Amino acid sequence: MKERNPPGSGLRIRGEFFRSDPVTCARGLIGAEIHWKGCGGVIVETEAYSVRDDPACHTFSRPSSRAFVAGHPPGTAYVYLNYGVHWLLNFLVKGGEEDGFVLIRALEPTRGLAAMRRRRGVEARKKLCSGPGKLTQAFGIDRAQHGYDFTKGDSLRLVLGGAIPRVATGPRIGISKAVDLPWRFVLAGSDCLSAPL
DNA sequence: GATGCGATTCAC
DNA sequence: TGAATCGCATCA
Repeated sequence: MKERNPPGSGLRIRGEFFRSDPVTCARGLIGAEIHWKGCGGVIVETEAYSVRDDPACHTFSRPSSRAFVAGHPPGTAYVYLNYGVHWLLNFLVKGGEEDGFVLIRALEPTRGLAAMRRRRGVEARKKLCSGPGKLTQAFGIDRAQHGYDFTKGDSLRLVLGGAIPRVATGPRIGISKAVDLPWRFVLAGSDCLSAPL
């Protein structure tokens, strides 16, 4: 495989990036890279969750989630346990037109494949990070990262020099409320998605 | 495609 | 104390 985009390359994503609104951030993160614990991956699937008028957002029914929004800067990781089994990674969006979260749903692995395979217990590259619970397991992300400000490090980067990612949009999946909002974003043609769009 | 798994938060 | 929950792996 061709070596590309080592850690530290590309444009660092700063806090201002997360000071707009969840939909803008979710779309804008497609094609960006996450580097963490020696592993790297291109974000190929995200979902937006809005504090305002979005029953599927944690803040809608969870006071602790609203307190988290109030008490942390934009770009902070919001990590929670789903179904008692899987850690899910979100980034806090606040201070702009609309507050909310971006859920990272799938990555295309680029670095640290051996460590990912070790943590995941599977070999196929396409299956290492093709789901929100899979990617946190592959990257070793859990409650220890809840509240960590990812814009303070080199972990989030926009890749320069490549083709502008073609982003497709569809309804969010895995939820029971507000299912009609087209707030799921994917890198068109990626074979590492959690499900077809 | 159906089913078992099982932590955390919040409401009752 | 109980209900609900923003998946995944393992079956068939």
